[in-house]
Amino acid sequence: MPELPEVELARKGLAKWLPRGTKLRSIHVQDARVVKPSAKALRDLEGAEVKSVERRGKWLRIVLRDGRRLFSHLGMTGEWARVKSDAPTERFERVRFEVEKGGTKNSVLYVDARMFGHVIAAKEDTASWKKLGTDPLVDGIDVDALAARLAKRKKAIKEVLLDQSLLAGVGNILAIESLWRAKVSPKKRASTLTPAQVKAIAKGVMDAIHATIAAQEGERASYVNAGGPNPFKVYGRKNEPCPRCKTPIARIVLGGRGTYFCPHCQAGK
DNA sequence: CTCTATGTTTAATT
DNA sequence: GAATTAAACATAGA
Repeated sequence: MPELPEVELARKGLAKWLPRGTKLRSIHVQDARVVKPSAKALRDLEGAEVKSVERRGKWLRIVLRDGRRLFSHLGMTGEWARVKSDAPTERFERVRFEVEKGGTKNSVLYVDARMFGHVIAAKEDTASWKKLGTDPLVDGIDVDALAARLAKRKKAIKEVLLDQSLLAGVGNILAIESLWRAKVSPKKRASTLTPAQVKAIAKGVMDAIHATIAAQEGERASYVNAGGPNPFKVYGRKNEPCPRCKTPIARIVLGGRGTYFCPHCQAGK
């Protein structure tokens, strides 16, 4: 469930389940492949107390009272869940934290089918965390700064938007939706964008984020291909009419990823 | 069986 | 050396 809006939803859940002062009583690693640097290093956090739960881009950071940290990246299919402490192991459960606050016990699970995600124990901020660029929700987007950085990039704007050191948290769907909102072709070279287009893209990113968060009403995140209706404007809508001009939506591959856009509204290159 | 999938890193090629 | 591209990771569902 992994772009900025979904990770933000995960942060809200964890913040509620792990309020300041929550103790990590025991940690059970079901599959060590998602744990770094090792299962033992993660278990060493047993007994620690939660101080805060934060998000930057697609990364989650749980800061503990003693200064140590727990990082989480959801990869493609990761999610966090809370269950009763005696609940049976779930199908794709990879790590289980038995937690306690004020005498109340619960289990907080990291669940991940494809296991592209990670749960990391660290003493300080990781390189991945420190490299992250501006987070649209945490920091807001400075249009002039964004324009200055895009001016140096020759690649297609859609590929550049996926660079986490630029705008942290923008993934394949957000990039696609933002460019449609901005009426900019995903193939357009970043350095050739006009100031007005950069401004439109910044607004498109913010609007797309808020639109997805607004669609999250319920507890479960919006998996496009997981039964529910597709909440997006053009993502996953090949050959469907563009919501603005009715031209059939096209699908191309950019940077190895499926890219949807309206050949009419987002004309040019 | 084939194709695609909300991500990131790394090896190979240009 | 820089930039671009493909592959790899592991699994599910259409």
